[in-house]
Amino acid sequence: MASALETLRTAGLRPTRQRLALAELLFAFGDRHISAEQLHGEAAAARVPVSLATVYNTLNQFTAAGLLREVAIEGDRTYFDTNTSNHFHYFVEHEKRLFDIEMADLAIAGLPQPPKGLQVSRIDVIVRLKRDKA
Amino acid sequence: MASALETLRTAGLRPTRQRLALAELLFAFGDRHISAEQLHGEAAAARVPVSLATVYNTLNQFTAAGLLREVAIEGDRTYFDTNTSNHFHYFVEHEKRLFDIEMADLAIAGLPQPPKGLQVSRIDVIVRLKRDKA
DNA sequence: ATTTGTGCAAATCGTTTGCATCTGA
DNA sequence: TCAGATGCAAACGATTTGCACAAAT
Repeated sequence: MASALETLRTAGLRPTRQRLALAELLFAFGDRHISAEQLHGEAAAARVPVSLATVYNTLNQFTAAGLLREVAIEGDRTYFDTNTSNHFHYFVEHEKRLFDIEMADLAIAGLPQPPKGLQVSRIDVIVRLKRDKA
Repeated sequence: MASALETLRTAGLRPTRQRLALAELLFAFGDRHISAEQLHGEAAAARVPVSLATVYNTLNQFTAAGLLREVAIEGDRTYFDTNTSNHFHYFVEHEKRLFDIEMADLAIAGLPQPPKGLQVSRIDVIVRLKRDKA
């Protein structure tokens, strides 16, 4: 795993105090699914004063740079995923919790040819889970 | 296809003027993917004065009653789908346009057993399309 | 008559932006 | 130095809600 500093350099982003701190929080612990609000909270807890606006800006910049990926969950919050490789998600509806499905486990078959002039950019799969009634 | 009136009765919703009109617009033309704003516009065009708040309330009620389904597209707008059966979607990113993938075409294999205490509620698949570079 | 729905405007919530001030190269 | 970054507060757009009025049973 590259250091936060290298990661930022490679992405062409200036390694500022707050970007370094946020990168550290995001990438130090393996795959994470996090919202801006949560990350802002973590930064505060880590005694790194960052404004919420900067957290948003930073998350968007990281996403544009390919360091993060947005996850499409309907509703209010936007989730960012530190795992940018091809993989799918479970979403626990009553907890609003998101976690990975190992890509190897899952395959999609029979996808028709996309319409002329269009190509597949990405496939998002969200398996929504609810409490077992049993 | 049941009449808008029957549909509402079955769903246990009072068939008011505006609910009837909205149901008519939603279900008269086969499968649709529509936002609250759009529906509000159509109602206005059809000379049915409905407030935007009522459109939102109605869409949510219809969804709760199982007449509609929300489609998970990240970002601002929420889309409602009049097709509540199991099916997947294409999303044209640069046009923000949404359309169905015929369910028959697509299969998901190798889905692991969900964690204990949870069951699959629904599977959302969104195939994102972008302009062909060719 | 009672319950439920509607409209409006104000409130909320997540997110973005303008602008003056700082900071890294 | 000086482009680029940050912080704050104000702006924003989609959605929700409180409340007085109207309509359905």
